[in-house]
Amino acid sequence: MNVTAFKRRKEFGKTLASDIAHRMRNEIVTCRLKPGEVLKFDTLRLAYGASFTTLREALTCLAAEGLVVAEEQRGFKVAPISLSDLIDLTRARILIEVDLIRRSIENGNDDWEIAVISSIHRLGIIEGREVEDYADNPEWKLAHREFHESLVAACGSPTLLGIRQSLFERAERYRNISARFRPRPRDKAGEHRALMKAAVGRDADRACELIARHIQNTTDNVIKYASELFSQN
Amino acid sequence: MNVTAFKRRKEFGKTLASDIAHRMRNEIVTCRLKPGEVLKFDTLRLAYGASFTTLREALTCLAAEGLVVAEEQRGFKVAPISLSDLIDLTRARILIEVDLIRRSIENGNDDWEIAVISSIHRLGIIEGREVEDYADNPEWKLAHREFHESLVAACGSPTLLGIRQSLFERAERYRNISARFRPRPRDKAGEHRALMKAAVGRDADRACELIARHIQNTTDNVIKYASELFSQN
DNA sequence: TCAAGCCATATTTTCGAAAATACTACCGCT
DNA sequence: AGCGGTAGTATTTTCGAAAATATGGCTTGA
Repeated sequence: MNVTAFKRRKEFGKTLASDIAHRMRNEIVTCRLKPGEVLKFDTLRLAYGASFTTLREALTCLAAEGLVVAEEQRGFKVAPISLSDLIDLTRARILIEVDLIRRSIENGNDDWEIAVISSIHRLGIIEGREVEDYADNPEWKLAHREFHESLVAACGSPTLLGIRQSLFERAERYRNISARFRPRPRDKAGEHRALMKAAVGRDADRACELIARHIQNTTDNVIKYASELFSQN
Repeated sequence: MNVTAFKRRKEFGKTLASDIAHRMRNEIVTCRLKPGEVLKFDTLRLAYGASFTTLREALTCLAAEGLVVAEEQRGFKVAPISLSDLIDLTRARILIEVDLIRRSIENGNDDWEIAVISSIHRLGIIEGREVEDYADNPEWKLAHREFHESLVAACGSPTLLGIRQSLFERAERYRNISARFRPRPRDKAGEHRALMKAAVGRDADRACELIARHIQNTTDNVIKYASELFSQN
């Protein structure tokens, strides 16, 4: 059969461009690529081992997600962070997440409930293992992301789910910045459990209230511990 | 000084890729490029006079906006239309537009009010000129778009404004389909005037109510006159 | 007749060079 | 000194060919 080429390592997606986009997205979200940093093609070519065109496609993709900004004829740079961007982002996320969780609770069937419960359980296991700040752990980040995804998974709106995802990623960058500077992790586990209970208990009003507060709390924390890192406007 | 090259006609944006994206966006929204149509590079190269790479970048951009879908290693096609997509889109638009119009009414200053009034006036002039169905007129479409933009312009959320714009464009495709099949145009002018009055009268609740109904009415009309054109799922 | 494997062709994806454009440092002028 | 223009360099953008991958038809064997 067709031995799918292993000349190149393609971890996600089938095309090189989408693979590079994925790797860069990760580096931006974890701030290995710093906010505002200019992305020169010569440098990128060296770092990712791909040609101009391929890199360009990856960057175009990330620009559409808001992780990179393209200034025509003057190249690309990592999207800057700012207090106003964080506030804007937070408000947008609350608007959308609240709507999706309500719809998910309305539509979700047994499988959905099971997925919610099993994803918070996985999160709990990881949290139990690490006595230190678990929020730095990539494994926790993935499980955390999947828990929140499971809550809204039954909403039935592919359009808003896609938007939600890219907003979540933009927000994760701010969370990662704050994680490095805050004295100790906030206790999110309780908030997550309460969310799960409201969801499987089909208490939509309460779930909406909780998710809105959860998102807002996280943002307030970022502002408290990391706002001096932001540019002004 | 720098004589900005006129070798190529670049109507919008400075790069060829963004210009082509703009032209293709227009052709998709007006359904000159039909829903579901496969976009082969050889054909596109002929039609737009650009190379593989440049076209690829334009397509990547449009894919992020949801007007084109990319199937890895199997090329691009114009995003299909369907009843479920229209319903999903409509609900997402109402959620966002309602929030933005409310915030715009809260934040808008005198300049905003003036912009709203002048854009509906322009719309009225165009409608007055044409006795026939004005909704086919590109000039009307532009003015219509700008009126709706002016309503939300003062919301203060760049993120949601960007999202709103791409949803608006996806919806415009459905409006254009329906416009060709419905017996006579619905009277939108009244709805627009009422919206304008609620906005400048700072009656946020009423404006939200009106915009939600306006969007829903438009969708109901599309479904009534053109739903048999959609694919099932 | 049908399914599975394989070759030839069509198509997409990737590359590195060439063209276009922006940036910088320098020079002459007021 | 400060400003405007200019040439040279750095960088991005575009191109068309080459590599990789999918598609469709054909042959073979059951």
